[in-house]
Amino acid sequence: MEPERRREQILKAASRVFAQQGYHRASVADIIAEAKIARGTFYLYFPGKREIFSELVDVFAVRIANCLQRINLDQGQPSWEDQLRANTAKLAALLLEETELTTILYHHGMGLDPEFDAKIQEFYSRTAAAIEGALALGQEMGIIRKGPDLKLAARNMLGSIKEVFYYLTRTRPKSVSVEALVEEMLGYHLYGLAVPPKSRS
Amino acid sequence: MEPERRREQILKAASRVFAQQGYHRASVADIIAEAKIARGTFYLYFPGKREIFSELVDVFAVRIANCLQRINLDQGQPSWEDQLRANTAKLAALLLEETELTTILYHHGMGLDPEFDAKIQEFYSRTAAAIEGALALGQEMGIIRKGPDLKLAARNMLGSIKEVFYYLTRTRPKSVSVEALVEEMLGYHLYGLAVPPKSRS
Amino acid sequence: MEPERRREQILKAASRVFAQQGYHRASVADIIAEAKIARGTFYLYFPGKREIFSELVDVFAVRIANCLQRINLDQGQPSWEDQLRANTAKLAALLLEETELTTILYHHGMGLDPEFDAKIQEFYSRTAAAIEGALALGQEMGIIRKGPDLKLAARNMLGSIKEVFYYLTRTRPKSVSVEALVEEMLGYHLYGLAVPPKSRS
Amino acid sequence: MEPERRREQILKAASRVFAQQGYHRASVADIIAEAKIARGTFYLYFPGKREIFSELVDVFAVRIANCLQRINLDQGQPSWEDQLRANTAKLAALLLEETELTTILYHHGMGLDPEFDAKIQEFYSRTAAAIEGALALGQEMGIIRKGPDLKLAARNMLGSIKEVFYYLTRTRPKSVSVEALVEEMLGYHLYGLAVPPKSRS
DNA sequence: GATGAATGAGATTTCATTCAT
DNA sequence: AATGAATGAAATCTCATTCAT
Repeated sequence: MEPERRREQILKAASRVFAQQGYHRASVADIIAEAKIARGTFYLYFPGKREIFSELVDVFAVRIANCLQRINLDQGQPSWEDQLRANTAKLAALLLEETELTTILYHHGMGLDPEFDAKIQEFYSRTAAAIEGALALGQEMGIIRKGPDLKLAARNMLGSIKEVFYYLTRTRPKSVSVEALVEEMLGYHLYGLAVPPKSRS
Repeated sequence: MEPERRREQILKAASRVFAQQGYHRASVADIIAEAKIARGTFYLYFPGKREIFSELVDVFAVRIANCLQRINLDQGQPSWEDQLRANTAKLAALLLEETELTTILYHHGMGLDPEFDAKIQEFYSRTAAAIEGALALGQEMGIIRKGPDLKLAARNMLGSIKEVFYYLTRTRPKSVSVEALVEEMLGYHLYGLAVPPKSRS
Repeated sequence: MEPERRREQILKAASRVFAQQGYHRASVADIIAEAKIARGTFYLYFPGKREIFSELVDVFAVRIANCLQRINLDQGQPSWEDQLRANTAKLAALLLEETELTTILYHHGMGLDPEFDAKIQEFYSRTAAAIEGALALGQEMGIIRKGPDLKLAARNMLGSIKEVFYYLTRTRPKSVSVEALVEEMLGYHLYGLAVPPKSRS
Repeated sequence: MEPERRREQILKAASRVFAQQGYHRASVADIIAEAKIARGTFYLYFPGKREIFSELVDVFAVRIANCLQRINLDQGQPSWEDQLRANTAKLAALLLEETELTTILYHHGMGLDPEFDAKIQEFYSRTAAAIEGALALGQEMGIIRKGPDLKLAARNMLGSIKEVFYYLTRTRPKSVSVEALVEEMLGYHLYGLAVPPKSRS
């Protein structure tokens, strides 16, 4: 088999194994069994278990980051809301598509070694910072309230997203349309759960 | 030393070690070094590494569950909002106090073996269900909007809480008052981030 | 068993195994089989195969170096010849006693990794330098000829010693008395093989 | 490429690699990289790593043996001394020319497997026996002293030669003339290092 | 003739747990 | 109650060799 495809095959097998068992419970033996290759073949393509795991996570982190385009308020660009909606939709589509990788990143992504943990923390920190930046822009636009601590708000939003998509990934409701999900999420974070004050009276 | 206190000493040491290194990186050698006991002594008090970890998590899970009292709408009880506020405050106080256990539960709590993972999932599912129940009551009271999918809303809230407290645990801003934090969280989840419609016009 | 004795036991077993099979052919499995201990026990006492080998060689190198006392021409000391004879006798006694270590050092001591090889080369270089120094003193005393290149002479002598003792170690002629051997060696290096010119005529 | 030259190319590459790294540290990967051939090609020309190493050593051993012509006392032949000198000169020229092979034979030649080790021992034993034979002839001629044990003397000489040429190979003093070296060596072994008795008085 | 992807036996090392003292 | 030396199953990784193309 051509190296390129063999590499992909092994990565895919590893993705399945790690998603199911987590990093520590998974052994290289499991991966090569899943990929139906010999032990040595694995080490022909990857330096070791840690590295193939790291590659899966790194590549996926980049794909996620690519979903989250920096919001641009220049003229001729879509509105702040539409850009936010587009980002959310792309992210949702990716996470729901790649359920294995979502599981790996959210669930099994830590506890390897200090450097790797730091890398993941760093990824989430950058994501939180991006969210915070977007919210600050929203404040400038008069769309986002001035009250909330934006650092905390960004973590709130990040945590919600992590939990919700991990939850959806586990309970696989095939029926969920990405569009409806996006509206649900945006509605939650923008308007909260309370009945709006004006409607109450 | 009396058995009871020795047990506590070992649990505390294990808590420190697991919080710092995570389940897999932590070794029994680390725990006994931290507790300053001999190897055999450890096994006099606990059946093994898995079990002491499990005990730490289980006990903490119960303490968390105890923070979250079922909301009671009977006459003579505090209002729905006050009960929600009280629950949140108790939870916040606990999680900020027990930073090691918070780290362990949130960060290192998975990847041991299928049963243990299932137990943790179960804990979060029960917590999400409790939140969902509280929200349903809020809907009955006319406080919570009818629109949102409450299962998803509960997960949103759960994810936020996990992420925010883990974040606070790592970045330890001593200055944060529990009261302010509770208001921030409730404000986020009840009212969202958007400028309220009435204020916009 | 007390750690001290267990350590000695493992060192002795390793010495036998390395002498018989050489570093590369010997496996840790061989050593633990010889020592009749479990796999883990080995690693309780030594960091690994390389390190136990290194310790055997290092300790033996020190014992050898201790045989070769710097020659001292101060008054009241034995004569140059007697000091040389004493050094040679001590060395011969050690090498014939420790046949396993002699085999290891001479025969299997190289090819591990660059640093280890360098260490052994260094040991031999220091030994050659010591011999050279002794010969230079002999020249001052008028005992050693002025003609020969002393660096080369030292290597000649070093090579002879290595080969002869390795040879004796393999062919174990129990009958060889150390005294006779020392005289034979000194005779060789001091007077050579040729019939002395004066006797020829 | 014609098979014959390809074979030589691989042998030369292997010689460089083995000389530098020794048998065990050198991998087939190193050899094919040095020879710039594919992995499979190597196995078209040689049965394996052991065998190519063996061939290098065997061929070199024959070349060495060819330097050491049996000393012939028949009439019309050069004198015993001249034959000895000629043998030594040929050997010195060869060893100084083929520094890689000298290194391999002396330094990395053992520890493969029992048969190979035995073969090398055998080679040295035959060489020692040849030296012993030459010395015995020298005794008959009245040139060599009667005292020394000739077996030991042969080993002394053999060890000297091994060490000196290995030493010269490592420290590559380009200036050394073969002639001077031969005289130095013969002088050492025939006359030793001591000031001759007649000169002392 | 040449290639290089694939193989798998075998080596090292770790660490949770046991048990004699 | 406490100790800590001993255990061995299980995991990772290497590399000489094979073989389909």
